[in-house]
Amino acid sequence: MAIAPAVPGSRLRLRTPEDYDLPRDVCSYGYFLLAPNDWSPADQAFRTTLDLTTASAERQATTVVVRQPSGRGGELVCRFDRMLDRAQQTQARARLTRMLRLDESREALKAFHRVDPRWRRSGRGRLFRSPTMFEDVIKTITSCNVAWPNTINMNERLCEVLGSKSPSGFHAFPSPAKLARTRPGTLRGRCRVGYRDTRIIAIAKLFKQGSLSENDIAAPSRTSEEVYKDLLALPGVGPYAAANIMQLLGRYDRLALDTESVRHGRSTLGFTGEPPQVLKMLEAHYDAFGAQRFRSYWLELWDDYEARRGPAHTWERETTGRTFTSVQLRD
DNA sequence: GGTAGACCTGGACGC
DNA sequence: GCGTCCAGGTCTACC
Repeated sequence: MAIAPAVPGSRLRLRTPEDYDLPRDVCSYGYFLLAPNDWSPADQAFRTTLDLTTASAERQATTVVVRQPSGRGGELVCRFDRMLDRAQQTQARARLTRMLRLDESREALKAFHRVDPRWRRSGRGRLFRSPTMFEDVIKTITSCNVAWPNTINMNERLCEVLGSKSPSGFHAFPSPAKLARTRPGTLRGRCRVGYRDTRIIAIAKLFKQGSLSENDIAAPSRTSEEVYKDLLALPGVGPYAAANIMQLLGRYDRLALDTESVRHGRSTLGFTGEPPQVLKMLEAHYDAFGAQRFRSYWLELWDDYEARRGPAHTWERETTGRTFTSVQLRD
């Protein structure tokens, strides 16, 4: 990909935790391969497009390229394709911090590595996510009941059809307001989301109205059980999706188990039996990792993908990025 | 509480 | 090129 923005604009510097490693920490969860995100293996740089609001309440899409010139622990240099005002700079910092998990300190990771020392040497533990909870929820819904290449297609189309365009010509992920006023037929016909159309619109309306927000649903005072129950009540969100959204919110005490998990249980852990039995074995197996169980499970699975396909920071979105899952490997 | 079938897309496969 | 089958998680109706 052409990673550099075609149009010059603002430049921001972001401080990182002392062990932060951009290639390792971006290429740690499949969403780094979903539009509007892109990773350049050649440049070891991350590009995305954000929808930011100016001080005068105007929405503008801007494409940003993030690099870590001095390597692990060094600051991130973010080049945008338009000049950002102060309000936009504040939003951009907050959104990049969320995506890249810059707010997860080295001490927080050490707590995980004490529970599961297998990842201490590599330093793994930060899992990439979206700039907003809304985008994480919609991306999770587009990953349900489909093969991974179809999830890639849905996110590309959502951005191309409904996302604002940056000066460089890339599209941001559509906002809750935009999706809330989109007709089901448009989502189904042009974005190819199928029966997810009305569920996506219903969730967009909840975010737009403010009746669903990350601050409220995931407040630190709330128990994981409370968060899980609230997520399960959302249209299109079942046990898998709710557990996955929880890990994206930074709560790792539930396993998001799907057919990939069953394959992993059989092929790597040697479990046998029908899927329900294998799922029970997986729950029992990862019980030992307590509040960190999802991360232990996920890094094991990710490690397996990388053993087969090479380090994720070498994957091209259009080739390995489409075919790294077990179902693709099996085929 | 457990189970069966519909939902929808895209890819594989057979003809 | 066309038709059929299948995988994938959620939801609803039914027992």
